[in-house]
Amino acid sequence: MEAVPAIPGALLKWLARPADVVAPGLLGAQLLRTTAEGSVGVRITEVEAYLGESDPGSHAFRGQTNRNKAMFGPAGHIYVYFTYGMHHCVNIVCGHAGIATGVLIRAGEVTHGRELAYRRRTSAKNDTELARGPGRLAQALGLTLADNGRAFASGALELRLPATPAPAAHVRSGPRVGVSGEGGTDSYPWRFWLEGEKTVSPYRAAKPRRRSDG
DNA sequence: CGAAAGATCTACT
DNA sequence: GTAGATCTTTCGA
Repeated sequence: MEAVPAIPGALLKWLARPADVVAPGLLGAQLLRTTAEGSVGVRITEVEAYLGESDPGSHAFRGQTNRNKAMFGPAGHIYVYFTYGMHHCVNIVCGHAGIATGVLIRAGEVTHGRELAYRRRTSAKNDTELARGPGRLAQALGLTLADNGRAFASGALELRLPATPAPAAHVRSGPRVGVSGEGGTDSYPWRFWLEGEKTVSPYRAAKPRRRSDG
């Protein structure tokens, strides 16, 4: 019986802060996912912070539900949710148990296991499209609802922080993508990305969707 | 039970 | 670059 490795203490401590503080530090970090199929790793280029129950853009805004309970857990885990009937999105849970703060990983550059990533992302025409966007990134890494609540505790899922933080001049911030009705929070720059990266998803203002009969 | 969902794909200009 | 269709889960009533 193998012992389950604990979440590295330094990483846990680093993550146990509000998401808007953690988020810019995740730029340039490596996220690695290993399954029986192999390993895929991405270098994170774009993130968004979600600040918890007081944040109207957060899934946690209306309190804890069965879906978002992973966000209410301790730092060092991922919160994976399914949306639009097709896509998975990955968040890194920050803060402390009971505080629903986390960072949505919006985009990255595939740096390891490119071949496997292409097999999972059959529609990708080039390396840039492998993990450009939160749904694509989750698919490239092979993360699904089955991985909701998974810890950075074993070789199956690892987070490696950059040796040196991204230089401030290289980090940009702005309003979040696809979050409508933010009210007074729309002026908060809770989206962070690395300037000049091809893998950063293009900004799209939140638009009301019409049903197909309309 | 009905409506909405942290987006992506494909087709067309 | 822009526009429209898409699917299943999840939540609240």
